[in-house]
Amino acid sequence: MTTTPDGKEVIFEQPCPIRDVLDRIGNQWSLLILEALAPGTLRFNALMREIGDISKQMLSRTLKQLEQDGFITRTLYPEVPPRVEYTLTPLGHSFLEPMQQLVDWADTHHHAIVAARARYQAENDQA
Amino acid sequence: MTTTPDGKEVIFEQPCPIRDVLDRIGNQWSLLILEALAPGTLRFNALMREIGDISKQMLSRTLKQLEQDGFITRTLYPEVPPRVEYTLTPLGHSFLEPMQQLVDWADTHHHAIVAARARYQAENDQA
DNA sequence: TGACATGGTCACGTCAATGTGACCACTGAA
DNA sequence: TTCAGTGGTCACATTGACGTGACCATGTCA
Repeated sequence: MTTTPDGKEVIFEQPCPIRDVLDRIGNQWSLLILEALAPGTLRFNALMREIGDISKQMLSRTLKQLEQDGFITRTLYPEVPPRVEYTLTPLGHSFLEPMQQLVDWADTHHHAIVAARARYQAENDQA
Repeated sequence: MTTTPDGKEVIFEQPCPIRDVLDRIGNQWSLLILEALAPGTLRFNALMREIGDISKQMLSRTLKQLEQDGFITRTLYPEVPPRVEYTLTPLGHSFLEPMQQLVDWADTHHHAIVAARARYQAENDQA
């Protein structure tokens, strides 16, 4: 992402698709939001309560990115007070499938990673 | 990661395994290095040439992290000039399997993401 | 004598990601 | 009248990721 001389934002296609995806999903909140939306539609403040320790700012920004990339849709009901609903798109749902494999792998092998770190540290402490 | 009063580094287990994994793999170089090592063992400078635009600094740092987490092993042969070989561990290999699913998903759906961005931008340009 | 290759480390600067708190427009309830 | 809730935005500070270039010890080759 960069800007043209007139100040508009231009989003360039990354050369490598997986980099593109990891850049979005690798951040602190995207995955949490997608998984919170997996069971169904939620409103802004409901998402905040669901996730717990996210600020309005970060929730708003991250939702905008996810909407931009087509993972979720944002629906504004012009009532008073306004109601805004966020829902996973089919693209968003389809993404969660391979992602779930990775989550499962992480759950399964997390102990091995922690053990490796402990071993590494033990080896380098004696020095 | 934080430090104890005596200055030693302590690596805490993340509460959420997938966060832990994404924090490591989400960075710019880890995945590239793992995939470069997938076919077999490589030496430091061979890795640099393979990846192309990585600096010594970042390669060294990232390799150290990956070794720490048990994804790769580092073998030093005390010859002159020294020879250092990096190899995927079974853990590293097993990680690449679910990761490959995600890479495939990214390849398949990348066009949809790019299209969604274009659509989003078009909708917000008229405003 | 000096250049070169190996596998790094160190000091430093930059930039994007993230967090904090204030503010906003609207309206129904107390 | 004032307070709370809804769904945000804005300005600011901090932190960590990342990049650049210098430097190092060793030995071999020219």
